Amino acid sequence: MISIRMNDKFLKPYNPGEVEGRIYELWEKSGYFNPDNLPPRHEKPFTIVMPPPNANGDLHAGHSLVITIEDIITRFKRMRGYKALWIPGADHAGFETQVVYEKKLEKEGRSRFGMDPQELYKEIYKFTLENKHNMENQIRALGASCDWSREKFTLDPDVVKKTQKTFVKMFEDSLIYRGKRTINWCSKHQTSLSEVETESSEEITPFYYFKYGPFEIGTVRPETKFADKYVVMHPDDARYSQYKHGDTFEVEWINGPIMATVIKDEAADMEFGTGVMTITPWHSQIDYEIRERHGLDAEQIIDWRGKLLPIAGEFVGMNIKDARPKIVERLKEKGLLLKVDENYKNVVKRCYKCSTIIEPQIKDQWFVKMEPLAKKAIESVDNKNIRFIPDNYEKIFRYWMNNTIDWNISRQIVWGIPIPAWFHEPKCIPKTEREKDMAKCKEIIVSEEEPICKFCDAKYIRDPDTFDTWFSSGQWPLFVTDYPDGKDFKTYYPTDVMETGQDLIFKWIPRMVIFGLYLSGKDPFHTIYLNGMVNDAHGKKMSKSKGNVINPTTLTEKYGTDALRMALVVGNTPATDLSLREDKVKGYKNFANKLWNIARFTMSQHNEGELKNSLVEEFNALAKDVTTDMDNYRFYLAAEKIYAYIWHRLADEIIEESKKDSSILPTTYYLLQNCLKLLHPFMPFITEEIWQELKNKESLLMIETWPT
RNA sequence: GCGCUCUUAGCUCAGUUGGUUAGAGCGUCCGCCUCACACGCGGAAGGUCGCAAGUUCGAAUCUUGCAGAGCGCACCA
Repeated sequence: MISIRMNDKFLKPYNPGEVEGRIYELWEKSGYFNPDNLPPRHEKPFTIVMPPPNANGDLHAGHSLVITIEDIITRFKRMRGYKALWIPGADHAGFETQVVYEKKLEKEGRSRFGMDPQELYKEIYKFTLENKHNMENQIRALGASCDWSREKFTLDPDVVKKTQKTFVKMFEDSLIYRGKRTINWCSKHQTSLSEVETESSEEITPFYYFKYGPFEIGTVRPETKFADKYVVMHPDDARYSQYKHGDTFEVEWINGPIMATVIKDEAADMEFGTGVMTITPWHSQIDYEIRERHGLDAEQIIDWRGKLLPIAGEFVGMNIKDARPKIVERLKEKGLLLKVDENYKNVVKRCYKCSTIIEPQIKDQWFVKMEPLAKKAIESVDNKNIRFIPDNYEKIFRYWMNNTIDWNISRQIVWGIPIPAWFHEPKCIPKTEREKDMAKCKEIIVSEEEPICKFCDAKYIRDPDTFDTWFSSGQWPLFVTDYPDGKDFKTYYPTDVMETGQDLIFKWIPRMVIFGLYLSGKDPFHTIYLNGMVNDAHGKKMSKSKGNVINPTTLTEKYGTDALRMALVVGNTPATDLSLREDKVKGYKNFANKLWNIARFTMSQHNEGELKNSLVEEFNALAKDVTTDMDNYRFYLAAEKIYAYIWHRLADEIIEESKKDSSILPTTYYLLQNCLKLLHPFMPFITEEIWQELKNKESLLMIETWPT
């Protein structure tokens, strides 16, 4: 008979604050976060890539959920004997971080405009590194068993180099082009944005009807209309059959008479308004398309700051918001305003960071041709090479992939990876008379190296733009496994599970699939597990302005990390939003203490002898059931089942029974050990702490064999 | 406008391919400081599973319609 001497600390309630740091250190020192150090039984690799958190602030509740789920998966797989690798990272988060930093500058009474770009870059770099360090510690505090030795930052030199290389390759494969197209322009941030960086909402805007020569036209944007010289109607519109395509006529307009031309195009909706519209190709996507079809002129009306250009005559320099009512007033004075519909519902696009109304502009930018890439991604889903949890997200993924718009990857910000493109500015002037083959001089060169003009020896000027952050993070599973020649790439790529927030279904997931397929020919992962958003106790979105933000650190300090982890997981089904309530966390703190006391009692009793078969079998059935849940990503059920067993079966019934029938004592000791194993992925700290006491610090629960 | 999801006890949510008296946590009520634990123990109340119809031997679970909520997408000037 062995009786374990109780450590003094077991006489007090469980104190997570005292335990967690020490246990994490024990794990880190063991080296087992790095799968290369795991014992030989861990043969088959299993890989998860951590969605790199933005290194521009503290982790929020959503991050804790992501980290918790991924840690549960990793720990489970590790105990099951996999060579489990979870690769951490940090994201420079281009535009996001630049916006955060611009706000900081604003507070200090400074502005990015007018700053030396390199100086600005250095400042943001320093800011980001500090945050990155802070963030890593917060991830540690959550118990993450990720391999820090493999950590990557999205601005690491190799990442930058590989990103640029991909750009060059895609350019050579004709998947990237530079072109003038309608882009989403934020006049505040002075950059173009992709579709996913804008937010559309329905708003009520006055709709004006104006007299335009013999026609009546409608618009919500009178301030763009100065140069509208094309009047468009549907070719089949009988009301206007007397007007022929190409007819010209003079109209009295905002600043005097202009020559107008009739254009017949099917884009004009006969049902809408009067069926007639004028177009502003520079500031509207549809208008631009009409322009393309008929080879029309396009003129910029609004500058990059959102102010009117000289074409606006006396309105020049006015902010468009202020100009609108004045222009309407002018048209009214001239008798050209016919009526106003005050209740018109209109879709307005805004910058997702500052809510400034997006101004469509025409600009030379780099675009990725999405269609051929998206097609392959759809094939992967068709062939069941990629599975979504929950599975209805497959539909959403397909919808997006079937409706791609070419992706604008140029950003006019410094904080990002430079685009390896070079412009010959000014144009080539050959240095000798003999060089006359000017046509061969390329104005734009895409290359990782700085080119020099063969004809005039001039250095090319680098494109000052940087990449959209998703262009590099889309290649993340490749980069973190050292694509294309690294040892890890052979062992750990393709990875297994991509676990991330459901909000990234459009932003990140498709791009990883696309780049994975394009560069490696393989899907970057076979399973996509999407978690829901973490809301406040009443299911409302957390936001600073509402003041309902719950800081995970506050909760872990008060109740312990294990308690928070359980609260995040139990009953939380994939892609369903979670209402985070403090009392739930408190409940699991109580559970931690319960477990503590179970251990305390069990360890104080005799524990050697024969096991009771029926109880062992009952436990085995539970373990099997829980394992099935784990294998099927039903963590919300597995956690609840273990909880119920430990508290209401083991403690309430079996241990109580053992007080009357001491022959059960060895069995309770056995059951406790195995419960610790089942519970470890969910509550790693307390289970490891108890294990250390049980095993006299001779083994780590973290790498024990999962009971099945 | 299109799409997705949700509507189960006072609150927050489970209910894994339709199958016996629908579950959990918190909260409420009653009784207990029982020598592991009051961060605890024992017990109790509480739901016509949004509404309506259908399929079925049988539906919270499948189908349709309606109502309400949330989220996403959207170039009708």
